[in-house]
Amino acid sequence: MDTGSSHRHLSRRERQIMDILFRLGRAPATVVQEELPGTPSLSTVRTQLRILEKKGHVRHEEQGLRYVYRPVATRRAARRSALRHLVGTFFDGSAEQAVAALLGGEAKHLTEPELERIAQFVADAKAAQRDLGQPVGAPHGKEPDGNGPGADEGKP
Amino acid sequence: MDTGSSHRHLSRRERQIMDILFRLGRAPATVVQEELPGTPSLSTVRTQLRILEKKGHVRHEEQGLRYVYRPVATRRAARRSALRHLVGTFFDGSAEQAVAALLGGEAKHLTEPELERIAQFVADAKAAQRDLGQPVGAPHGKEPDGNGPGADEGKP
DNA sequence: TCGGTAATGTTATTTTTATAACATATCCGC
DNA sequence: GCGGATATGTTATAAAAATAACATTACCGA
Repeated sequence: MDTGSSHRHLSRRERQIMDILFRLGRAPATVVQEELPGTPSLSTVRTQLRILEKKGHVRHEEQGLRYVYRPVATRRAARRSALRHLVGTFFDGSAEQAVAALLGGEAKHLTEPELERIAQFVADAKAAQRDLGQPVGAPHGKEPDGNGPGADEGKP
Repeated sequence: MDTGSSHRHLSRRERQIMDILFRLGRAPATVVQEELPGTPSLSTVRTQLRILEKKGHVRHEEQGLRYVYRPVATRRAARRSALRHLVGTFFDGSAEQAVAALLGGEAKHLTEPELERIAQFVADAKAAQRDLGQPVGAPHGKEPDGNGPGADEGKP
């Protein structure tokens, strides 16, 4: 049941930091500091980032003088794991229930065009369901993929 | 941005325990112990439960001799908070993207009848969108609600 | 009722986490 | 090149969390 590398094993602060990095894609210590609740000192944040790096959860790249940190795991993988855990914990393992909750506005209300696109997703999923194994290609415009808002996977 | 009582402030073990309780609805310390990774002693688990209770996150009811613990927050509220956080962290705040990921099988593959019902949800949501403010009543059969798998809210 | 069993309550200890001071190095403008 | 600003590296300390031993209480059956 455990994906192995999940957030569940991280400490409180570590998770908070990882969440920030997954949200932003990548960030220097100063930004992480700003985003963290409780106003920890920069020194503190840097220490934690270094520990996270030693543990293999983040890595840094030197951008000019400063370090910019990013998660090691892809956003997609982390998302997948988080989604599974959430569905398992709060929706009895039922993705359907989770979708229903989202559509019901439990996270944020959906606009009409969004609903329109989702209807298309459903149609696609049905199609994929029918001819099992036959990939659907890319029938809809916007794959919810990528590795973060501004987070390029490779090097720029 | 912070709902206030979220899991984000809990320690690692505390979160693990809360997750178990949200998943199961309610459980005695022995069960929580079994579900926890790392085989902590029963004494340890009970101590943590008592701390969680003191902090107001869980409460217990005496069932005959033993204590059965359950979360104080409703499953719905916790779910909502978790969903928001997840969407914010991994989907750029877009519920649409989250739905797409679920439909795409990132959590678990959906069956055809499930997809059928979801299509209905979408239709309902669209309807609700059109006449804003006008509640849709309960057009579809299965509200993803309740307070847990076997967790009755009141007494059995 | 006496003793064993199965709870819970209390308290202590170890380990981990969170925090930050202090030292060192690098760039940049003057 | 010098001084300040801005980084990073190292190491220490305080606080919190995780763990569990030990004590106590309540039930239950022989």
